[in-house]
Amino acid sequence: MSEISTQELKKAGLKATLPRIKILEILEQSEMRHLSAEDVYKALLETSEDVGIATVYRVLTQFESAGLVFRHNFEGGHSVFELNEGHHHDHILCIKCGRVDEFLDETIEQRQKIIAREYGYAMTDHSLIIQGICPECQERAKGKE
Amino acid sequence: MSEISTQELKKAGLKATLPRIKILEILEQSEMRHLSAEDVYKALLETSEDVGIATVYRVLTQFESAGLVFRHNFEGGHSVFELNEGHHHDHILCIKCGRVDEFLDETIEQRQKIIAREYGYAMTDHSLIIQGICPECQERAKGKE
DNA sequence: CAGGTAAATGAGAATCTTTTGCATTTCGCT
DNA sequence: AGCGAAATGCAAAAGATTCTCATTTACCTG
Repeated sequence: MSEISTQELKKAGLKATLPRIKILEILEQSEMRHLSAEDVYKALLETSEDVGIATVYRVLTQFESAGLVFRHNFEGGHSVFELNEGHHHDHILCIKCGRVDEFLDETIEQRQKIIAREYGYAMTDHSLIIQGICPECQERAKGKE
Repeated sequence: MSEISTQELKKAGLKATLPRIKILEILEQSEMRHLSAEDVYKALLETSEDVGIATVYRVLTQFESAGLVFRHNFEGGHSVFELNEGHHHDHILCIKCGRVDEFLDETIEQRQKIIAREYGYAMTDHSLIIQGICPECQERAKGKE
């Protein structure tokens, strides 16, 4: 069953070691799309795999270099990782409950390219995060007042 | 000369203490618009003020709450602070040299509001950072190859 | 303008996240 | 099966930020 993951790792140019296979599977099987290193580590403990947190960080960083995952720097000084499934998107996140939604807006994508060009930059990446209060949390707040 | 800063602090609802006055002046007088807590601390040391790093963090956080400064979470796990001069803008930053430019694009601003509404979020904030290589660093790279 | 009080500060310890050093283990290949 | 390079685990380190608590300061009152 770890055959598929093994293939993916080899294809990405990484040795198929046990920690890497496990971590990749966790990323693929988690119902959360955005996992912190700590999240991955906890999930590993639950599978009773004996993997150190240092390895989790190392592997996630390698995955990022290999293009398997994206690393996002959300607020609060810690990174979250997300499987690269080919389609770029931006994030809209709730400041109350932490919920994360994804969106893609071609107009904004285009404008960014134009802006980078205007300033003479060779754009390599961009990150757009809209913060707000999600529908559920708005309801909840209304109930209280 | 610290009269003006004192006024600003009072107006923001903060006691006009020496550390706060000094830090506000540093933010106003620095030629860099984006300062990390460490930057502010170093600048304080140079004015031979005896202010601890803990106070720098406390004061900057208060300034943020009071709306005097913005806190941005750039890559690499540390925050930078920037005086709130009334006009919102986004950032474009060079991944080679760390240079930061600012821009404001109405089209993007509008689209963000629309997207937040589509997803049912009450937008409270947003941050857009374009990363790339600035003109100077592109030149430098060309020279080398 | 002295005096009291709550708020603010300094110093260092504590915390949190992430990285590093190094001895040991594992992978991939022969 | 066996070798060498690459990967791992552990613990220690590092960097950023927050907290604790005794001491000091700003501001209000008399």
